[in-house]
Amino acid sequence: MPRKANKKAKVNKTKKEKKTKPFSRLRGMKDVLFDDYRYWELVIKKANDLAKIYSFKRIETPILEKAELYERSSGKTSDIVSKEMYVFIDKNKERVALRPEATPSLVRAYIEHGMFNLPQPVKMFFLGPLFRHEKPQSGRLRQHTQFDLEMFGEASPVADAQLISIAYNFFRELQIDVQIQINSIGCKECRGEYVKKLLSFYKERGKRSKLCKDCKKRLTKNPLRLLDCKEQSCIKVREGAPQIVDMLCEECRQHFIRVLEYLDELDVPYNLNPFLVRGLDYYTKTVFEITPIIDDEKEVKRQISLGGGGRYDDLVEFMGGRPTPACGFGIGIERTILKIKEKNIPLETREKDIVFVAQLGDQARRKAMMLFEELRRAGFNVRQSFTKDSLKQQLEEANRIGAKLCLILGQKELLDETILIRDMDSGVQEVIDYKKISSEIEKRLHNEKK
RNA sequence: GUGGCCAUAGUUCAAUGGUUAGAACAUCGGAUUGUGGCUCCGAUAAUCCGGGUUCGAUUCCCGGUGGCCACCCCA
Repeated sequence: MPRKANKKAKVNKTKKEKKTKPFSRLRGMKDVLFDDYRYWELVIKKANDLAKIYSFKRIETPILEKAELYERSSGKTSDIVSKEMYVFIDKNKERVALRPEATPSLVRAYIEHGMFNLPQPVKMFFLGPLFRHEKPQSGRLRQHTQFDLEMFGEASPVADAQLISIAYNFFRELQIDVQIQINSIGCKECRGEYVKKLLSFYKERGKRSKLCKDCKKRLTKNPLRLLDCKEQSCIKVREGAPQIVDMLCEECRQHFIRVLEYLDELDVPYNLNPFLVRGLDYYTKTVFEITPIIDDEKEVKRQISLGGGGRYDDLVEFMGGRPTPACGFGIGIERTILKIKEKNIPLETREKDIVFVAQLGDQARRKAMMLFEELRRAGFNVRQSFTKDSLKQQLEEANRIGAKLCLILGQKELLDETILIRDMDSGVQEVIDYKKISSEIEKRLHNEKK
């Protein structure tokens, strides 16, 4: 009986308070709000500048592609494709995917637009969102943004080294300390030899039983990935395993050595990591990852990578193009911003020389709106809030945005053909001739700079 | 995908099995109808969702959702 009464009360309550439920974002998706966007501008500017200097041209490709594109290029067994890709059937019953990485689309574009007819190498710059259905945490989103550079039609180790050096400079110039992890996984031929040897190593007595579940699968599906398993028991088994750098064919060995030599000369610090193999099928020869250098030793283990890439000499042909050597890398914008925030690197200070135009009364407002346009065209950094009626609110706004000067136009000034000019720092204001506005502003801004 | 911790105004944080869930910052209004910053006064604004235990749940329990962290993997 009392319970019933309670339920009734509850129903009434919910009826009374029933509001439309506010919508919320999808999990793992982030809005970039005003303050955050200042970091984006900083990072994107750096990306743009570097790309331009090194002659990479921007390209944009659709976010939606055939699912098969990624299955073929990145490999059906790769984690990105098998576990994380957003795949669905569209209205034409086509299997489509939200792009989980940039390279396959860029390879597709290179082939589809016959870019082998352009002067080689073709250097591309990509900046856009990628989608992976991961379990989100900080630095891991379901939609993230990558800055990608890819170079097609260049087999020289100079290309590898240059890309790595660009990536390195990107971070260094944003004042983020990073380290390059680098390895070579050889070409079809020498990797084939190596995998055979690796497998025979793992077939030695009792080793298989010590491996984790995933590694047992890797034995048949993707043996190279045995090398970078983080499972303790697997790491133990791995000791004494043959290393691929020792088994590279002459061409691959020379290539790798030269990449390292160039890096030495460019003063790019790197760390040879024989266990770095990366999770995508298409890599050949050079592979690398960029990780932050962390002061706190306890944290060393959980360093997330800020970027990665490598060479993929067989992919263009494999995807139906002419044989074309290529290499590239991607950098995570959100993770980069996270690092910048961690380091408390100060952002650029407030805008300079803001002139605020304030008005009182409708007549004055009309004239002020015209004045605003004139000043804007004359190149002044003007601001306004013409929707506000009270002068108090307008000055408040001027103060908030850090205006240097405020022009005040009211009925009185309208009749006298004058205007008030107020210095926002000192609070001193003067009546000046309306016709002399420009020169008076100029004078005051100029004085300030001295 | 697996495991751990968590969920209160816009934000950061309080409090409580029982009258009205409290503060700071932010926002809006006023003190000041033609003058911002400082001050004072006031207002708006929250217990994630669903179920259970209970006379009574925001508090305890279960489930969901979301967040953080670790792992897997990656940017």
